[in-house]
Order: sequence, then C-alpha cells, then structure tokens
Amino acid sequence: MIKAVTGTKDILPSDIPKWKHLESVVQTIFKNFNYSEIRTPIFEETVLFARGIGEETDIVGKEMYTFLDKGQTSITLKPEMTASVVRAFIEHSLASKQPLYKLYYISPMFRQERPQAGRLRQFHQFGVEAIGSESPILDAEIIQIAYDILRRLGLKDLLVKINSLGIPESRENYKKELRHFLNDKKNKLSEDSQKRFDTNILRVFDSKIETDQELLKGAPILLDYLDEESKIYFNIVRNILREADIPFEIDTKLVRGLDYYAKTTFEIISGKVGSQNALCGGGRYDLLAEQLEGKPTPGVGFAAGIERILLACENEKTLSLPEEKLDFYIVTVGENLIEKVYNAASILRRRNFSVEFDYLDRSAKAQMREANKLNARFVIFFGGDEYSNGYFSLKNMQTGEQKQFPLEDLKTIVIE
RNA sequence: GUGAGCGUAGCUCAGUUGGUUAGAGCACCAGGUUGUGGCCCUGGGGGUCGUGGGUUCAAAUCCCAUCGCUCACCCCA
Repeated sequence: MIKAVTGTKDILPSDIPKWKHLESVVQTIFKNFNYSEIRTPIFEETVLFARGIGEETDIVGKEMYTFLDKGQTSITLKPEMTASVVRAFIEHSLASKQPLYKLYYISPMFRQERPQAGRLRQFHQFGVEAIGSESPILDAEIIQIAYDILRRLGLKDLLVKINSLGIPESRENYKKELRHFLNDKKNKLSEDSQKRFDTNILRVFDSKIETDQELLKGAPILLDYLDEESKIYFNIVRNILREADIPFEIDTKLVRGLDYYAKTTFEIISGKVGSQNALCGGGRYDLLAEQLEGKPTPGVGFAAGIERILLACENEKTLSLPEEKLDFYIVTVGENLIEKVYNAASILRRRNFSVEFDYLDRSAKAQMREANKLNARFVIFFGGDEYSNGYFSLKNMQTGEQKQFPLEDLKTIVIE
C-alpha cells in the first residue's frame, strides 16, 4: 500500500470542521487588528533561508527539504515564513507604498525532522509580520494577538514567556561575560553544550541536562546587560501587556533558535501537549531586511503551529463544534424516479438549499438512516404515488410531522 | 542522527503456559415495517495476525531480520 510520506498527514473530512473553526477565529482576530493576508510561494531559492534564518541554525543546517530543479537552481520548501515575507516586502518595494505593513499568513511549512507528538514534516502555521515600525506597541500587540486567538479557542493551560535579547552590541557584551563565566567550567559541560559554547553560547541555557543547569547557577543574566534603550523598550512592552491583562513570565533563558531575533522574543507554551509544547513563538527582527539586502527595515512577528494548537484544544476539550445540517434529503423508492429526484434536488440546490439523495439504490429505511446521519432538517418523499399525483411529502425530522405539497411548491418552498 | 515501545478486521482492542474453522465492540450492508430515521433485535460482508526467514508435529503466540508507526532526545510551530 502506498502511504503518505513519513511525517505528513491527511486532513480528512472529519477533521475539517475544527480546522475551519480555527481558521475562522484566526481570521476574525486578524481582521480586528487590521492585518492583511499575504501568500508567498511554497518554495524559494535556498539562499533566502540560508541568509535569512542563519547558516548555523538547525533549520538551515539539517532540516530543510532542498533539491535542485531542472535549471540546477537550489530550491527549498519553506521551513518558516518570515524570510519569505520580508523577501516579498523588499522585492515589491512595499515600503514605498505605505510605511507600515501589518501582514498575516496561514500556510504549510516543511522541515525534515523526526516526527513525534506535535511535530510533523509538513505542518501548518499561521502568523503575522508587522514590518516598518520599531514601536514596542507592536511587540505587545502581536503577543496579544497570539494570546487572544488561543484564548478564544478555549485554551487555558497557557504560559506566555517573554525576554529581551537587546541590540547586537549589548548582546555581544553579555556573551563575553557568559563566556568568561563558563570558561573554566567548559570541560564539565555536556558535549552539545560545549559545541554551543563555541557556536552560540546563549543556547547553552536551553540544555535540559541537569549538570549543565547546575553549572549555570550564578551565571550572569542577559537582562542585566541590556543597553539603556533596550531596557526602556522592554519596560514599555511589559507595561502594555499588563494593561491588556495578559499574564506573562520573564524567562531570561528564552533565546530563540533563529539568528535574526533582536530585542523582544516570546513564546506561548501549553501544558496540555507533549514535549513539543511551544504553540507559538516569535520576536523582533530589526536587522533581517538588511541581511537580505533590503533597506534597513524594522519588523516583528510570530508563528503559531496549527497542529499543536488543535492538539491542545483536543486535550483540553475546548472545541464544541456545531453539527453540520442538511436542509433536505430526498427519499425515493420503487419506481425508477432517480432523474426526477435529481431535477427536484437541482431546483432546491439552485435556490441555495443543501440537498442530498441516495445514489446507491438503497432501501427507504437505509435512506432514512442516511438522512438522519446527515442531520437533515426535512425529508422529501418522492415515490411513485407522489409523482403520478403531482405532489411530494415533506417530513420535519425534528417533530416527525409529515405533510403533502404540490410539486410546484419546490420552487417557492421556504423553511423555518 | 540517537534511544525506547508497539504492529491482530475500516477504527478501538481481546486472544490464557505455542494446539485444530482468529474473536468482541463500533462502523458498514441487509432484514425485522410489500415506501419512513434516531432506540432495540436478527443476519451478513470484511483479516495471507506488518513483511521475510527460523525453531516446532503444530506459531497471532517463541527467535532473528526488515519495514512501518508512536513517544522521547535533539530542535522547534
């Protein structure tokens, strides 16, 4: 049997209602905050991600779906959206059309990792990118958007974590201090952490190994090394969040894995999913546009994992979706009236009613069972008797009441 | 890339120390009402027990390999 590729999932008809519900909540809130949708291609030239996300990151280093096309160009299925959006922003000179763009997207992403709970190779994200302003209000705003969406989906077991990485200069100072602090303990660190000591020392904090965390006790704290401007900036973000009633926790170890972040970073985690507990994450990336050879343009954004959010919703049992209803089910039996039934259905369908009937030549009882399963509000009986006498029977499935009407009434009938 | 666990009907699972035609519930189809649902009853279809090899008189059951899935590490949405 040919199966879906490892780490990919079919979204079956029975899954669709919850996806539609999530999408509708997401779109409502983006509209409330006046964000406009952007759609970019599913693949890009590999260099975009290599330069935008950073050569040293795991995503670029070992997780991308990369291949050569027939023109020998290296192509990569997008592993995230920020680089693509900024690329489109630069390519179409959007900055010259209006100074600030508030954009959102919903799109599949691809990363070649080992699948586990909450982690797929093709997964879906929604997210925003606000490009063109360095106001801390936007940092707070996007955190609120993410938080509000999750709350509106009914999630409660949430933790908002925020941090500030400062500007590159202050971060460099801090790294120097941290390196100094860890230097004589270096050979006691785990192998991974020793590697990080050299490549990206901040990420030593991410280690889950106890001995590493022991060694980190008493380490200098990033927030203490922020430059004055970044400190004030971070204070404003926190104040706005407090006024918006968004509970948060400062996590000085929250260093996101993508190279382009500066100043604010944040993450919202759920206690109801597996170990992949980040439902969304993001931050400010004021230097990214330059890295992609655009004019210096500040930006801030987040991405949220749809499959993880739906998993959290299922585990918190937050989704009570309205049942799909069908307006009419037409039951026929005996005489071969299928074409007449089809015509009757057409009349109603063109009047915008949802209508179904039996294509499988099943018994009247089976048809009624089907009507019931489909939550039909009304059943139309249309058999030999009715047809030869020019009428149909209409049964209200809720009350069980049944009446007869002339066939002509199909063109005018109104329900409820 | 590393580690652990699990593969029996479409789905969730049972299958005793290896023993003869492999079961249940749900779902599906039909009948119980010669044209009428939800409950109930009866019957039916559907499985080379993941695959390949081995041990044995005999393997779903024991051994090996392989593939797949799941979870965790890593990393992240």
